[in-house]
Amino acid sequence: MADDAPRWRRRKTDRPGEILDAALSVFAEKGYAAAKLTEIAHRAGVSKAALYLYFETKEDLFRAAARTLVAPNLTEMAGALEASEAPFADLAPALLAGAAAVLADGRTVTIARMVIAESRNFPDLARIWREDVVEQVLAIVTRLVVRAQDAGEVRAGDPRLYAFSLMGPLVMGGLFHAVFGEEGAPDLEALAAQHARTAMNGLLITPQES
Amino acid sequence: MADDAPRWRRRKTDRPGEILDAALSVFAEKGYAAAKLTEIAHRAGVSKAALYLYFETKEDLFRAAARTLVAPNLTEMAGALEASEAPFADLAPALLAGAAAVLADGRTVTIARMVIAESRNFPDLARIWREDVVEQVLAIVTRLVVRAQDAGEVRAGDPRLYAFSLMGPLVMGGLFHAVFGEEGAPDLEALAAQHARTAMNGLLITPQES
DNA sequence: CCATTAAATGACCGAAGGGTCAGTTATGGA
DNA sequence: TCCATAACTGACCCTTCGGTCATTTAATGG
Repeated sequence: MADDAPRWRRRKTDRPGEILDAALSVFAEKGYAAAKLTEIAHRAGVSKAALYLYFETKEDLFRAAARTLVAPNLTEMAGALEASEAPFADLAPALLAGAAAVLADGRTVTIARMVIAESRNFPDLARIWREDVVEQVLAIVTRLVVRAQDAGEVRAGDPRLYAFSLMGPLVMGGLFHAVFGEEGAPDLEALAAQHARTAMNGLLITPQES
Repeated sequence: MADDAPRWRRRKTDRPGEILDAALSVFAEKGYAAAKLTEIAHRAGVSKAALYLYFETKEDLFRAAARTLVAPNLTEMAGALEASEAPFADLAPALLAGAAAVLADGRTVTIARMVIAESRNFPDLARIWREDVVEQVLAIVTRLVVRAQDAGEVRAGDPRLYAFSLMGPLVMGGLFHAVFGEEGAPDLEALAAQHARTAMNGLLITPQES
């Protein structure tokens, strides 16, 4: 039995990232309470005690992991949208389609669900997620609406409520997938497309058909 | 010390209901894992062991409690809506206003959040909630849309996706309240009213202003 | 009024899991 | 090459909490 391979390596710089990845996946799968430190350690390829070299407590680890998923490239998308000269009638459907694509891959929704689940026990986690993700998205949509109202494209009305009107159906659809699975769940792309038409044209068939 | 008052009473018929109430409030507050049987028993004015006279296990108690909030008078509301002869343009806003009122009191949303939180660990709880609540609501709205389409009031399109378009914003608004609190949260009645207008008339200002 | 029953209790058990620590071993520098 | 350091481990501790059981006591009815 040649055992020249060392039993473990010292990798001070890489460990924290690997541990955070492992923690994130376990937390997302099980929720906070049901996530066991032993399993996190196992997935990170490390002993449970090693976790405590990098993080104070389970709660600390949870916060750190949750922070890693915050708003990767949200601000740049905001800039692109704001810079675009396209009319609202083109921009909004594209925005919804993009949102559907993001929600469809499931990762974001899984995390959102975790935040929803733990928001009572970790209020500042909810605060962070809200400030860094939810309010960002709402702000983007709201500004878009305001601009379109100024340009005379969109009716008068509270622009923030309009943002809920636009995003709500997709949020509901994404949550449906995450919570109830695929059975009976709406196709998110189809939902985005039809809702975009609905939001633009309205549900009622007006005498003057488009 | 006159202790003529007995230390406890035998109240076989009332206990289960009181225990379920207590369980419901604790579960809603803390989530499944963080809810302690001791606290449930305490709130029910009973010892922990007494819980086991009426329920097999914590999980059993959880299911029973969750079942108590299921669709109290949902079917009768469905009947009333279905019976109404009013045009869709009047019915839908009333429906949204009613939904806003239900969501605003917070109780339903709190439980919904608990279901979202625990759906991974208790898949059949999610199933029950979906079948008994979510699908009921969606079915009501969907049938309403279909009828309106048949009457030539509403555009062609997938009626179930239309149901998401109609209810999604309110669901999102209700969740916002439950998860993030009141700060920045939309007023649900205002949201219902404006979204009803939006859904009926459309976001875009058509050349022929209403 | 007492005997019987079963509702209710308090003290206990055992498993699970977060957290700790003395000791082991990889590694970089002298 | 070897020493000092600190990254890492395995075994352990201890609290919490779901669940059980022998015992107590409120009610019922003969």
